[in-house]
Amino acid sequence: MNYTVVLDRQSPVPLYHQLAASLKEGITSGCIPKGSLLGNEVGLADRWSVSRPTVRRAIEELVGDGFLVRRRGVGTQVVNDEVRRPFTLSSLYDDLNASGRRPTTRVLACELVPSPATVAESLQVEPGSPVLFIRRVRSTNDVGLAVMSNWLLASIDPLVSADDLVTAGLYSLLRKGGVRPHYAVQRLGARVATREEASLLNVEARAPLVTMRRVMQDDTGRAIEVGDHVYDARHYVIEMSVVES
Amino acid sequence: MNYTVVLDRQSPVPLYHQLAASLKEGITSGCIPKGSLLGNEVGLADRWSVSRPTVRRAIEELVGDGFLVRRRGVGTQVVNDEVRRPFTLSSLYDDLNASGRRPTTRVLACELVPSPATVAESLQVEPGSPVLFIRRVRSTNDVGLAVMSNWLLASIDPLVSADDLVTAGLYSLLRKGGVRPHYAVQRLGARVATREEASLLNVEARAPLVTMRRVMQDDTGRAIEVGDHVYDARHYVIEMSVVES
DNA sequence: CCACGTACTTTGTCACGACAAATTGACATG
DNA sequence: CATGTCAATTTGTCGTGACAAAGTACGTGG
Repeated sequence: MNYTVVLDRQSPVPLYHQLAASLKEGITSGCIPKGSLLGNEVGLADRWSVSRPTVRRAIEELVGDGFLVRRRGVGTQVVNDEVRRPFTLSSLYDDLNASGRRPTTRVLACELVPSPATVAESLQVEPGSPVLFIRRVRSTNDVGLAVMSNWLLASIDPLVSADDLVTAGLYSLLRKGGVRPHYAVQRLGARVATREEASLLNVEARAPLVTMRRVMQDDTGRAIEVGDHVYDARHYVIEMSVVES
Repeated sequence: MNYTVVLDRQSPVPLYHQLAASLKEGITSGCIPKGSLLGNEVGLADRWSVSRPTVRRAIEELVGDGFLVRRRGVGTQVVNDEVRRPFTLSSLYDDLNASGRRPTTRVLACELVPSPATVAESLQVEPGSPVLFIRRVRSTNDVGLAVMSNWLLASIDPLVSADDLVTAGLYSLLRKGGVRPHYAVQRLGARVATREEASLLNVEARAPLVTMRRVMQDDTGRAIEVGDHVYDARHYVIEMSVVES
């Protein structure tokens, strides 16, 4: 990437913020092409005569704002242009159906596994205790769109089978079984695809993905599901803002 | 603050995250009282045998999650319990009216000032160029609730007077003048009150405040206002989550 | 041609240190 | 009693450095 950044060390604006603003401007103006990789952190720090923590702080801001994605071992990449989806709890399956596209689902996993620590924390279960793990690829019109991993309370296992998941959305199955997804806290971001994900989504290596990690509660307030979804960023984005009602 | 933190350096969970989780547990369990000050960063780092950046990273997480507020020169404080307000664009004035309380407004400033750099950036005007600066204290039932600072495009100046602001909300005045607030990006957080704010809000020194910084656009997509509001945290919180529609 | 292993690349984490900026407390003065 | 000043306190910023973890590229063997 060839992009000139001018930093004013006399400015009261922190260096990391100037750097973030400059990169943002470069991205939005097109000087830094969408999809391109920035240099690595050490190289950028040398190039702009700042420290690596300063570069990281600037990049962190832009990652948080959705302009960049980064992946250990791969690098930092400019996010491709986005298409918008409102910030709601509607399921991807239902949204696709509603818009006339034919979502298809390939189930990669549907089994009890020992609970990873972060999942255990979110579901309020003992680390290592069994949880239901589901991993699916969703496509529309034969184009890969999302890879979705979900961990659910073990008690939900009897309600869900791999066959069911091919033809119905997860929340529909939960509701049929009497579980009422009601309230979620979601964390949105982005990163580049792993090889596996790239293969599953039929995107090129290092394509940026929109990521969404969610903890769903049922209507009693109990956490029932941790979702970790990645979406092909060319076709997917979630917008967090608010319009005058 | 006397609170024992146990960190496992063999754990794959990063130290900063263990620390954040432990502090969070201490806060939610009541072992670390609401409103209390944590020790300073250097002291905490010594106490827990980690580095100051590690402590800062943990605190940053908890600040982001709304458990802590921090202020340079003051310290890091546990946020008091919260009351909830949905994440909408309704004005505080209208909300209070709707709930039967009598909001009163004291106008501290309503004048053109040179634009601070961050405001200029948000409003897309030259730094230093004049913007309309408004600062008010809002109370309800004679209890201080909010201190609100707003910077608006200079072109809005003729639409708003100090007298108007005493009896009407800002957005009502804008609408009367033909400006249509439509879309905002908001950033929510918390910190402790400055002496001035504490005095204005009639809260004790170092009381935690909910902070909201907002950039409002009109219906043409142009940024028209930067808002910087602080609310007495005992009476105010904004919830960012989503409920099944 | 595919799978596996290794080396390299890049980000993530952690540590140490220094200095600046904002706030408060203490004290002096009018 | 109010105000101003200064020192102390605490967070914010920036720098340097090292090592771990995740991912990729490449080479080799089957």
